[in-house]
Amino acid sequence: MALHYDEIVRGSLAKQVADLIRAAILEGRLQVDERLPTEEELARRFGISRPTVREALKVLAAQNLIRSRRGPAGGTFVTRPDLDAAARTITDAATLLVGMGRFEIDEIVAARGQTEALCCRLAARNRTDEDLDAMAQELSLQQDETLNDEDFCASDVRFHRAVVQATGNGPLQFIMHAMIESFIPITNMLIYRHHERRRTIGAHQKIRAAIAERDEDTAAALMQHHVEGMRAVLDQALAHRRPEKPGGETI
Amino acid sequence: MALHYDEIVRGSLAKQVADLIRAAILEGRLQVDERLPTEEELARRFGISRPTVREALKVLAAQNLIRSRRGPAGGTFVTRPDLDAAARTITDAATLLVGMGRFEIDEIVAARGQTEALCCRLAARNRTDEDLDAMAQELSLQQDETLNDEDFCASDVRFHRAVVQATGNGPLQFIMHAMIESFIPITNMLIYRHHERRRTIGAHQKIRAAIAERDEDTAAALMQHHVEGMRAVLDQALAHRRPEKPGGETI
DNA sequence: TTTTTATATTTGTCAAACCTTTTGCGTTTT
DNA sequence: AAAACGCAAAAGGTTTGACAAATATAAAAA
Repeated sequence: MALHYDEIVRGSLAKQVADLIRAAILEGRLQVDERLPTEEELARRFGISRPTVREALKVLAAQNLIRSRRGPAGGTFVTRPDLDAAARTITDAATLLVGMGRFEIDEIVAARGQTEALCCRLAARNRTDEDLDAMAQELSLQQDETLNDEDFCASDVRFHRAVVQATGNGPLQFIMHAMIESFIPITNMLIYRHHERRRTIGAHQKIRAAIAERDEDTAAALMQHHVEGMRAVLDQALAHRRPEKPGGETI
Repeated sequence: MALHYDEIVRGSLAKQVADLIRAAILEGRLQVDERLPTEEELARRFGISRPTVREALKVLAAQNLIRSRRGPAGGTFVTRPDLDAAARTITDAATLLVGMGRFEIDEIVAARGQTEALCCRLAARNRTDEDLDAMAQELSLQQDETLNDEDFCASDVRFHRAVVQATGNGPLQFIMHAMIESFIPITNMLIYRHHERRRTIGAHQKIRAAIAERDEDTAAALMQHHVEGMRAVLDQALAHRRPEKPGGETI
């Protein structure tokens, strides 16, 4: 009687149901925007209770696979895969890893320098005038001396995103989203005094100019130098900052 | 009386609670492996019912932020950010987008060609002997003529991952994981007849040799050519394959 | 001392109801 | 006839209270 006792129960009922519905969506048995049965009906069909069904649906909703609305025309619907939502998901995952110190600063800087340099090359090839305008808009914003640090950093992020956007490559934009959104905030935490800003803006301007001229090599070299140039000042800044354990009221 | 009407209610109670706990974890107010109060206690503190608390916890569990165990020493614990779990998350998100046809084949091939070529450069710089061994192991596996298509594809994926691994860069490995795991299955769906296999193996061998010699340029060029060479055969294969709507029993 | 048993604790599940939002229809009013 | 209003039904959102299952710890028995 040496049968396999695994696979008989793969976890909680909610997990099993979530897996079943997820599989149905991924395999196309549930079309986009199709409406699932009501929670009560699902509970009846799976032979479980409604709270358990709801736990399963919450998991799927957290993965951006379904959405729910109330009312007679409401219900649970299969969500069209959304680039922004997916990007947010991976950004959150990456941000968590970075925030918890799973990566070395050197690694992050190197990865950003290399991948963004690559994006510069492709941007120089494929950029449109609109892409250049988007970069120019952030550059003019960054000129504003009265901008506070937070807004300056946000504009910096948008500039780097504009470069990625200019590549015109969806999959690349997708993964670079995680790179930029999750790694830049760490690198931008303490720097940006006034003369730092001037240097950053100068680098951005030269990068944009090279992309405008479709000069791949120059654009890539500039970007890599720009990103990796932040390492020294970053090391110095982080050395001063000992993260004390926050004692705020917890849950 | 022109006040802002947003922010009054940000969503369901479960979502609000999930956001609160998530913020507590991300801000470090809840340490890794720290135990949260029991579900009953959380319900009391937030002034909501236990099923609602459970819905919130399920969302966080789906995001790999917490885990739960039963029993006296059980409870809900903050999960240490896990590279594999995070990689699986972003791979799932990317796979969904690819599977739903949100990206063009050309885009995918171009993105893979460029990024993997970049990885080849870094691999040539930083590879260890263990990395070369890992590639060699897959190569010898791929020589086996009796290997079925599924196993051959799996080995192919592992070879590409070995190249990424050889870069020694954690953040890069993280995002390339999504690239390789989610995009390769699509590209590998219909090809790999015998003479295709020989060509693939030959390319792999040359790539590994170039990485072994620390010849960046050659390795990168070989990889890019290898990946982008699949475009023609892929276009042809996909032209024959009209995805009919599966009529299997739905939920 | 080792093994077994009991017990307390905590998550997992269930059942039945009530609340809130949304929609659509029917009525009333203009 | 058209617009405004109001009501009722449908569906998700929430509550209450209970029971089931797992599991670590302590107690009891061998």
